[in-house]
Amino acid sequence: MKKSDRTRQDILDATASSLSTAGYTATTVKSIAETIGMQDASIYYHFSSKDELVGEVLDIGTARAVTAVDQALAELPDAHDPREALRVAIIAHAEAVLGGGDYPRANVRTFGQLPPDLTHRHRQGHRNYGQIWTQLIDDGVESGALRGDLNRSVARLIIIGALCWAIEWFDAAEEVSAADVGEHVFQMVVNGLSVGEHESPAVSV
Amino acid sequence: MKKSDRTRQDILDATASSLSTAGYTATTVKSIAETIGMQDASIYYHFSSKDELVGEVLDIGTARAVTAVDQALAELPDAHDPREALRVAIIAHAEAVLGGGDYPRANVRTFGQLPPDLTHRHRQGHRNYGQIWTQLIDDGVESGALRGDLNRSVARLIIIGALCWAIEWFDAAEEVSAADVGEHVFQMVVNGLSVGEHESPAVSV
DNA sequence: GATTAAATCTAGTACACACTAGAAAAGTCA
DNA sequence: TGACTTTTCTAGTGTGTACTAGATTTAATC
Repeated sequence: MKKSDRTRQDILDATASSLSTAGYTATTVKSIAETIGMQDASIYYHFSSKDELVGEVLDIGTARAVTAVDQALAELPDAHDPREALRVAIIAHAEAVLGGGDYPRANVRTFGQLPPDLTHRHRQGHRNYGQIWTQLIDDGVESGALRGDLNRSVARLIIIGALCWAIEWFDAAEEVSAADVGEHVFQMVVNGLSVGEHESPAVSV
Repeated sequence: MKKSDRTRQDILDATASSLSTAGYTATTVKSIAETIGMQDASIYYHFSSKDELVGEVLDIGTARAVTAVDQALAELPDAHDPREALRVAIIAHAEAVLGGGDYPRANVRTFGQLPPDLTHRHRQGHRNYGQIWTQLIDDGVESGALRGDLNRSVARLIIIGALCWAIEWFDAAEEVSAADVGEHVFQMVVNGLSVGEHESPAVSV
């Protein structure tokens, strides 16, 4: 039972890596097999289809992102500014998707490239993830820290969108880190670009 | 010379429509031909390859988005707040990509799904487009209206990203319009979500 | 060491895809 | 109408894909 588990993990890792860089279509069963030094047919001993394999990778990716954000929020002091919670969550997301492993990256990267079945499965995971953000924004508005005159659902999607799209241009080799991107999103979306009474901006890259 | 031009246009339109909803891979030469009631082979009388056809659609999409933003900016009064320029540009972009025709939508939607050659061509167009936004932000910072402590390039990419990702969730059937989305992005990114001294927020959906 | 089970391979199928060659049809204009 | 050009079609090729069947090897167990 040992060998199988390890090979299975290798297949998942190779798939996540390929999805995150090459996308869904260019990730072929053959290319996955080649990466780990197998024949393509051998993959089917471990997974019944390409889409089952891809689906499992996506599920892992969602789970990791959720865990990263949950964990960051759990480390906050009991009494905290709702804005700080938003900041922590944004940075955790940025680090998970941009700096983290291949799984969350695969998740975001292949969004919009998947066949209908997988899109559906994917969307369900995203819906759960969205719940976390809805809660954060609701808390902020209800405590009076955040404006209540904007559509909260739209606001949530804009924040997540800014973060997700970053995967298209973010380059780990550049001097801007994943956390920097998160900090920028927070500064813009919460404090705004407009010149005003912002207490000591935290970033200046 | 008439018939050919018209058929050519039909092919381009069908391709833009398919790209904007189904994506690059699912947009096959055969499906395009079927949409306009032709045989797939006939497409090759008008275009030498699928990618040449797709490339032309993408070029048109970029051009339309650029035109929309340029035009909106041109209609501003001579002396205007740089923030207002940003607002007008953001809303014009949102309307072009979300509410506009299939071409700009195809452009954004297929980003990240294209084969290397097309990606390269695509990126060049996006670079030119980015120039407009760089200018807008530079103007704002230099006039003192926008904060100068953030990385301007990152700020630009975050704004464009929030707008581009909206295509993944925006639904024209819902009560939130494309312009509403633009207004939300502006409000968040320029004024910020934080409660403060914002003069009469313009949107409340 | 023999027997069984697990894991991988070889060799193939069927299908969808972009694309080609040349015949047929449709349109143009004297 | 007839000669010519433009446009479309029929019929195919070659390639890459996911996936299958059955033989073969590797590992585990008694």
